Amino acid sequence: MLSRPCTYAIRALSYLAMQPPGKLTGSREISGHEDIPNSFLCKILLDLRRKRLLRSYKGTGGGYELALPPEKINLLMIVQAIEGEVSFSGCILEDKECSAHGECALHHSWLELRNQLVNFLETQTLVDLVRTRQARRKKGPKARYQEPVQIKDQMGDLSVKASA
Amino acid sequence: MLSRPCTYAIRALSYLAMQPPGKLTGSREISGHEDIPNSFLCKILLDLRRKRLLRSYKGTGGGYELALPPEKINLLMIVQAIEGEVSFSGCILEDKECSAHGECALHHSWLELRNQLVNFLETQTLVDLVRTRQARRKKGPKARYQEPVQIKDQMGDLSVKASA
DNA sequence: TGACTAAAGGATAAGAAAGTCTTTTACTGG
DNA sequence: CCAGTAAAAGACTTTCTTATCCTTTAGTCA
Repeated sequence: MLSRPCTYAIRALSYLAMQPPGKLTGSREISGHEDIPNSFLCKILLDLRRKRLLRSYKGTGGGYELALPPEKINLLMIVQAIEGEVSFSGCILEDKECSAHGECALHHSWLELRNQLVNFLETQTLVDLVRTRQARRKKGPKARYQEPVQIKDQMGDLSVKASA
Repeated sequence: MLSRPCTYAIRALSYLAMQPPGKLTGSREISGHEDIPNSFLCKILLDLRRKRLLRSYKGTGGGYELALPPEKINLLMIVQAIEGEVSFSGCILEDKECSAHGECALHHSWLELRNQLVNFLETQTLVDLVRTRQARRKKGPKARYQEPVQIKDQMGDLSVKASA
């Protein structure tokens, strides 16, 4: 239903959302825990950075972190970051958009269904994902706060340095 | 959303559904009208025949016809004939079914959405498609009955002969 | 500065999906 | 039976997606 890169992106981001705030996480840690080929993950993370969903820091102690609080990142943003804006706009029966040359047979019911999907993706945020994952992981202590390893601020437009 | 072969199948079948009952339609006529590569269409038609959605007849005057009345063929049948039974069973986040090892984060809302999709596909039949297509094609006379060119009955299990 | 670390980026490979081509099989009509 | 027609079948090519590899760039730490 969702493409492979897309589910990788969702899983990677929700892994990041589970990390203590301020921590930088390396691609290797993510790919290890989420069982995603590392070099492929790197490209996906790059896309996500370009779409401003995460920030990256090079060099020793570098890594990735969410660019927004988890409750501000919904599934639709992720899907669109990976698949591009075009997703969900087409029609069932033909390649082209069908509104242009008269509606296709299923247009209305399909559109309705599609809107529900988009709405679903828009509603579900990273916190929702994390909540369920952590609840399952054990009935353990939830999101114990942990001393941030580093505090950083954004210095470049895309790539930023990892200095305090 | 639907795979290419799948939309081809839907279009080909709905084209057949628009033909006068009893008429046999060649693959070339279908591929011409529906703008589908002919040799690729043949494979798809073969699948549909194997799944008993249409019948085929070799030799001069041969061709394809629906194996069921159009109102008995819904989109789900077509999709499953092409994609196999497995479609729609997976989970968003992981490849495997997630019910097996504990539900994934989005499982419930996703399942609900999925059911709506399946239900939609189950409800829409070829007549529904044809109705809309014909309404658009002109406001012309609808489904004027036309003398059947040939009457045939099924003689083999899969392939059948085109004799009266 | 030099050794090290980690992301960025590009070139390339592996695999699946989509599409083509050619031969074979089955039937019709004369 | 023979010539013609149309589907069946399978080998093959192309294209796109997914994944890997390797070099470059940017930073840290001693």
